[in-house]
Order: sequence, then C-alpha cells, then structure tokens
Amino acid sequence: MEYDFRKIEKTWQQNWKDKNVYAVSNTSNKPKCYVLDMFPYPSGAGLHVGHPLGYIASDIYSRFKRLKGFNVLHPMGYDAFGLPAEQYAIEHGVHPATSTAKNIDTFRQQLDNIGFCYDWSREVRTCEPGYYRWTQWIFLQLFESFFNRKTQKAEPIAVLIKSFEQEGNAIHPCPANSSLSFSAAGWAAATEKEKQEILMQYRLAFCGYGEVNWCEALGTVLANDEVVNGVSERGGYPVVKKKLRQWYLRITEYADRLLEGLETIEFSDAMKEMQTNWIGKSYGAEIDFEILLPQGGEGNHAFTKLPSPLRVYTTRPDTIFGVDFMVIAPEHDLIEQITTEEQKTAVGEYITYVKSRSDRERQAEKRISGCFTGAFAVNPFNGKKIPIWISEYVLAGYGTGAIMGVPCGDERDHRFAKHFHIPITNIIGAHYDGTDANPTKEALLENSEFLNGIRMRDAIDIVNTRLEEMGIGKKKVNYKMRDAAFSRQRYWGEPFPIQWKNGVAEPLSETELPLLLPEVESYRPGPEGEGPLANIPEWVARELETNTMPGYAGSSWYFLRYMDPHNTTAFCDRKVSDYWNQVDLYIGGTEHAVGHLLYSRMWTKALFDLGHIGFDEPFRKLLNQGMIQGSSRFVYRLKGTEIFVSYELIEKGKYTMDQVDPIRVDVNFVDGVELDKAHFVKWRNGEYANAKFEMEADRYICGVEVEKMSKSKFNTVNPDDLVEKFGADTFRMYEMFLGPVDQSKPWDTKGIEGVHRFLKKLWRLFFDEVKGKRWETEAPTAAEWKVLHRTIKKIEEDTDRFSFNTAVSAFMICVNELADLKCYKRDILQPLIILLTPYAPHICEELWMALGNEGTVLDAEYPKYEEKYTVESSKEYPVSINGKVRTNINIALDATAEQVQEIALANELVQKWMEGKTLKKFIFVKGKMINLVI
RNA sequence: GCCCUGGUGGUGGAACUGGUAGACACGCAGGACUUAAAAUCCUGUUCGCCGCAACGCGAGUGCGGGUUCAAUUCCCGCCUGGGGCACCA
Repeated sequence: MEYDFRKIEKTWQQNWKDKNVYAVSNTSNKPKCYVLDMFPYPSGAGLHVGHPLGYIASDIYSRFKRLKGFNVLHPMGYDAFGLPAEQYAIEHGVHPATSTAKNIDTFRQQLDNIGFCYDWSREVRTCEPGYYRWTQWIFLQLFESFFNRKTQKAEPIAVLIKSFEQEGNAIHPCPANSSLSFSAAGWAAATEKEKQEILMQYRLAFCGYGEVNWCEALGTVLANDEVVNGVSERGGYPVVKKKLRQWYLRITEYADRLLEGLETIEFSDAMKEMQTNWIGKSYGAEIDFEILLPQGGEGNHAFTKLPSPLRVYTTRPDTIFGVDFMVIAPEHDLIEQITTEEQKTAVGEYITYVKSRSDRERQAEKRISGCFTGAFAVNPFNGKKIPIWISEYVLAGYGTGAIMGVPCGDERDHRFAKHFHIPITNIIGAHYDGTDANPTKEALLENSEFLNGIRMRDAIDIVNTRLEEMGIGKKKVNYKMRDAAFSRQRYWGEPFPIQWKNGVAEPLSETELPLLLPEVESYRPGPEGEGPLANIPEWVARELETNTMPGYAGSSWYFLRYMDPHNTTAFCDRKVSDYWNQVDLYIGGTEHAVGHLLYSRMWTKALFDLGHIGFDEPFRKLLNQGMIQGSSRFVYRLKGTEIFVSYELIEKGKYTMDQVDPIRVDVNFVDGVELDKAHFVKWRNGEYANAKFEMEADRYICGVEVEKMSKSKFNTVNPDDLVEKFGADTFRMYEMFLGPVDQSKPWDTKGIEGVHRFLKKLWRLFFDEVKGKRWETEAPTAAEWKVLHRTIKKIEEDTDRFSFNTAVSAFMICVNELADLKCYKRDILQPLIILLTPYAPHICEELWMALGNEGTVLDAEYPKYEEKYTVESSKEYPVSINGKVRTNINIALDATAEQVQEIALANELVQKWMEGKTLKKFIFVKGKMINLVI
C-alpha cells in the first residue's frame, strides 16, 4: 500500500468541508484562543510560496491549541480595497469589484489546496458594504470624539461642547493650535460655523490641509513610491508638493498611550523599538529668537527688528552658546518676510528646487544644499547675530520647522557649516576635534558665559529655567509622529459618511449607513486633484465628501469583525468581543511595523475609551514571519548574437560580464542552476527559438541573484505546483523546515524531497508497500517509549515557542529511530500521529482512521509527556584540558564534583594531556561538561 | 541619511540560559537490490596536515580586537546582505 497523497488530501479536504469541522462557536466552556493572520491584499498575481509561510505557522499553532483543549478562533479574510485594483481598472476598464472578486476566488482556491483550518463562515472582505458600513460607523465615532487630556482618553464631543459652554476652552487646550483660547462668552458669541471650525480642531477624525505629491500632467495625486527622482514613475512627469484638503486621524493624542501600551504586549524588542522611534518622543525646549533684517544694501550695519520671533525646537538648550547659524525648512512661513532683496533670487531658485524633491530624497542624500536668507537671529544671552539659512534637511512637519545649528555637537549641522564655510564655535573644548561633531552630553561647557564649567547634561535645565524667566522659551515634549493622513484622492476605498454644508462637515446619521460606493464611468481622477467621485454629478450635488478612506481603514479593526461577522446591528456584539477578547497570536510581516500595527492599536484604544470593547490593545502577542525572497536565474547572451554562454565560462574568465546581456529566465524550468534548454527555447512564444548554447559538459549553468519575489523577475514559485507534485503535507512541512519562521530567506525548492521522503518513511511504519498493514498491538519496549516521550517533549516545546523548523527535524529523528528499532507498535504510533497532526493534517487523519479510530484526529487528546520514560542515569561527559576537548568519560549523573574530579584525573588520556603538570582549577558543570585548567 | 535585522560546511539550517560547533535535511561520492530505471537501504562528506588505514595534530561560526577556565553566544570597532521610512498593502 503506497502513500497516495493526492487521494488522501482530496478525501480529507472534502471530509472537513462536509462535516464542517473548522466551524467555531462563540460559546464554549473551553478556554479561548484567538490565532490571527494578517489578511492578504488579493493581488492579481495570486499566492506565491512566500505568502503561506505565516499562514502555515498559524495553522500549526491553531491545530496545536485545539488539540490541547482550546476553543480556537482562526479566521481569514481579504483586505480588498486598494490601489492596484484601481490601476487595473484605469488600464483595462474592469470594475475593481469584479477584478477583486476574481482575485479572491483564486486566493481561496490556493489556500484550500494547502489544507488550512480556517472557519470560512467568518470570512470578511473590507470592500463589501456589510463590512465597510461599520468602517464608516467607527469613523463617525472618531469624528464625534475628542481626546480629553485630563482623563487621557477619547470622550464624546458633546462633553467638550458642554465644557466650552461653561468655561471656554480653559481645561481643554486645543491640540491643533496651542494658542487658541476663548471664554464661555466667547464660545456663546461664535457663529455656528465658527463653532464647528473650533470643534474640528479637537475631533479625533478631522479635516485640514496637507501636502501631497501632485502631478499636473497626470492630474492626480501620487503615492511616495510612485514618485522617483522628483518625477512620476509612470511617464516621468514633474511632481510638486500641493496643499489639499485632507482628512486626518489625531493619532498624536494617543502617542503616550501607544508608548505605554507597548509594555503590556508581547512584540519583539525590535518591533517595539521601531514603534517607539516612529512615535519619536523627545524632551526639549522651544526658544524664541529675535530676528534682525539688515537695512539697505551690503555693508550697511543698521538693522530692523521684526515683530515676530523665530521659534526653534531643540533637545539641547545647553548648547545655546554654540549656535553658529539657524536653519529653517523651505516651507517655513517666515521665509517671505525675512528674505532680503539681495537674496530673493537665490532663495526663490532654492525653493523651486526643493519642491521637486520627496521627503525621502531630502533625508537620504548626503548632498548638502541650502541658501542664506539675508536675515539674522539674535542670541538672547549674548546678543550675537546668527545668520538664518534655509535647508532641505530641516523638515517643516517636525518641531517648529526651524532649528538652531550647533556644528560642534551635531553631525548634520557640522557638515552644513563646513560646506558653507560658516565659522564653528567650540563649546566643548577637547571633546571636539575640528573634523567630526561630538553629540556628547558629558562635556564641561566652555565659551558659554554663565554656563562655563557646567556639565552639559546639567546645563539643560539651567538654560530652560532662564529662558522661562525671560519669557522666551519653554520646555516642550515633541513627537516625530504626525497625525495620520486619512484620505485618498482615489476611487476604490470607503466613502466618507460626510456631507459638506456651507463649508461645514456634517456626519450622515447611522441610519444612512452604509454610504455605498457609487458606480463611475471612469476611474480617472477628478478636477483639481480631487478623487474620481468628484466626477459624479449626483454625488457632488449631494455635497458628499469626494475623498475615500485609505487602505488601512478597513484593516484597522477587521480582527473584531471576525468575532461576529454577520451582525447587522453592531460592528461586533459586546458580549462576543468580551469572550474572544484580544488576539492571542498575531502573525504577519514586519513591513507593517509602523503602519497597520499602530493604526489598529489606536482604533482599539478609541473603541475601548468609548466603551465599545473591553480591551485597549488588540494583539497580545505578535510573531513576525520573515520574508521569502526570490532566487532569480540568469542566462547570458553574447551581445548581438543568439549564443548563450554558460555561467561557468564567465566564472572561469573565458567571457566577461561586459560581453554578455544577462537575461532573467523563469526559475521554474531551471533545475538548481541547470537550465532546461528544451523548455527555454519554447519559452515566450519562441523568442529564444534560435538559441545556441556554449557550455562545458553539456550542462548550461545559470547565474543566481537574490531579490524580491515578483512575477516580473520570473522568480516566483507557485505553491499549487508543489502541492500537486508532493502534496500539501509535504509542502507545509517543507516551508517550516526551511528555517526559523521569523527569518528572511530566499526560496529554494531543492530540499523538498527530503521532507517528502520523511512522510513516506512514516507511512511505511504503518503499511508495507507489498504486504499492507504493518502496525501491531504488542507492548512497546523501554527504548521505544523513550523515543516517543523525548519526541513529545521536544515537539510540545518547539511548537510553543514557534520553533517549527526544529520540530520538523525532531519528527524526522523520531521516525528514523523508530524505523531503526523496527517499531510498528500502535501505542507508540498513535500518539505520534496526534503530535504530527498540526504539521501534516491530511496524512494524520488517514493514519488515525487506519488505526481504527472514529472521527477527526483533531478531537483527540494531546499526548502527555512522562519523564519516567526518558530519565538517564549517566552522561558521556566531554573532558577539556585548558578549554580543548580531549576525551569523553561516562560518569553517573548523581556523582558529586569530588567524585567526578577523581574519575577525570584517573583517566589515562587526561593523564597524558596533563603532562605531569598540576591542576590549577577544576570546573564541573553538572550534566554538561568538565574542564581542567593546568 | 535614519531606524530595524541577518552573516555558521558545497546548500538550507542546528546548538533554547556562555559549556562537545555543524543536529536534521539537500547535494555530492561510493556501495547494495534491479536486465535496467524508479523507489528503498547502507557508508562517507567543515577545511588543512601526516598517513595504507586506524589514530592523531592544527585551524575554524563575516573581519579586527577585548572579557572569560570556556565565546556562534557577552562587549568595542569595521565590512556586508535584507526590510522599513508616513498616499503600495
């Protein structure tokens, strides 16, 4: 009887479906466990072998927990709104809903092939009205709330209005504008429109103006990655910054809670650090500097003082005597006022240059650029005049958009000063060597008047106090994080449930939800940078918002919908969310570190504050799967010919890389590095039909390069093909066997045979290929029990700590040992089958049935590890002399250190290595090793 | 540029808390079975040196230094692959 995996897998997948074995109930007396995958965006390319890595891990863990007696929620769905479907619609005229539904069908088929245990009755699709109705509803909750800094939580906007009516905004300072101040009378006197404008500055979801990448030629707003070197990726048209009305989420109000929350959840330290850096909390001070404008032409020493000061943000007020220049962002409001006649042209040119550059480019390049404004700031302590420059390395969005340049203490300031020949004041003496800035806080200050001799760390507070006394500065906590842009000028997203009446945003009532995404004639952008919805007369006539929500709207709360997916009266019943509570294990890639994972944490906190759910962190534990990279294969065509030379010939120097054109070939017809030439000449409709090959030993060897897995690089491997060839169980185990689940690695199919052989070998413990049934009911020997229980311990520990690759290897060791022992005993094999079920569910169901059991193996009881079967009485100790292992001695485990020393010193080989020298130190680690120092 | 992460045989990787480096698997080499192939099984496989072999010796976890009886593991400096950086999801 052979291992017929195709038949077995088909049978059991059908059986699971017919018997509905993966349906999960919202009520159970078992403990609950919620295991979640980051849901996929259903792209047209379908799944490649990288996608299932995390899904297989979560599937194993779900089945493992189920066997251990948990009620496991393990759902799947689709993040179905997004740009690619819209691009496809623009190019092919296919409605995004149509192409998305088609892509989802493909995904589903591919997922089913691998045998996952999802409860598909709970599937969600973010683009369906039944789902986005609640996305819109949650948006309205955010719109109708503000963040009360006193209570540190979201509260209804009605609370705020009441407070305004009673005492103005005295107890609720405006988060958007700290200088806004009004009394109860002032509030009462305001018009309705003015009131709404004030409230907008408090709302958690609010409308404001922000810069976008605007491409005039395409008439559309572009994403950062659609902009390359200041021009559009498609077409190469110029892109400039443009201010547009935008929706935002006031996530900055949650900055502290998002930081504190990290202490209560299990994310990797790296992930926590990334989020912490993204939030970027810094303690510093805002300092106002007077501005002087030179009068008349050059050489004139008269100055006019400007009424408004230059406000800078610094984390290092202690370095104030080291300020040699000021730098303001190219978007800074003061530029027009402070630029002198002489500098006008230069400043104008510089700003035009900067407008063409993305934030990324501005930060990434080492190139130093800048322009003097002609104006000066005044050091408040010694009256020194400090030139004010403009440079792109200062970003308008952070702090005040202006910094004080301290070249001896900051690397970027230092390069700037050197480049523009600005004299450098050294305030840290020997700590500054004249060639590199030194950001120390430990130096004793010099050239700093009243601060001389004071340690920098201590000077910070002294300066802050002085500045406060003088009324020109105050301590300020800053965050790098900005409010999250929440609108897109696109079609394929959730419409905002907002109407604009006389310039005031009015929410639709709950009964008007969902506000359906309308059909459009064209998916092209609307006028003036508006989205395609602005092209629909009826939409515009109803004064509905023409922006749509971004991709992360639907994904910020989907984990809640899985709990109660068909509820039509609430996004999720409170009783149900109380039962399932937090996601116990969340698996996905690190690429979502600062986007999705921060937004969903914020939404959860807001929903918690408003009393809709009972927990304020969505994911109790996060596991990041590594990225599976592609391993591309190249052939090399001699320039201007049809001759392809084998990579060996280039390696051996017969040809150089300059003589050939490297061409990517599909990895699916390259075996290892050897090209299937017959397949190659038929590839791409015979484009290479006339190919001639020059090679050694009749083998054409391809070159290899590791890059992202992508269709355009011909390096994708489709899981379907591997499942067809080796079976889903082999595929699942091989993906796990590749390496640690959290590590990135290039895909390589060549080891899959080993895993397949393992399953065949397992099968042969139960069935002889000729004689049939082999398993028997005889009682196992001590050696056999030992093999089983060692495996139980190892598998349980490894699965618990997500070390799936070592678990697979432990299964192999177990089966190898049982085969060597010729052990076909049911008492050993049956528990082994249960252990293996999470990893290879199909074959285990089949063997479970073969052993005479009823029902699914998932309802079996997980084997219990018993120590009595694995205890050892002695150990083969490695004995080192001066740290080098020289021999092994078998010693009883309960021997004392004295006994061990005696035995070791008596050993012949040890004697030889001692060379008669005396023992200086004897190190004995029980159960591990012995080391003799001589 | 900034932030994060990795680097161990021909290959993927193992070594969980500083304690025998290379488990398990691929590949390769040799052998058994077979008319042959597939499948299966057995043996060997980090590198260098001596040697018929056994045994043995030395080096070795990206590079250079340090701490320690002992370092793949901890510390400092460097090289290098990958991911992220706010409108891709």
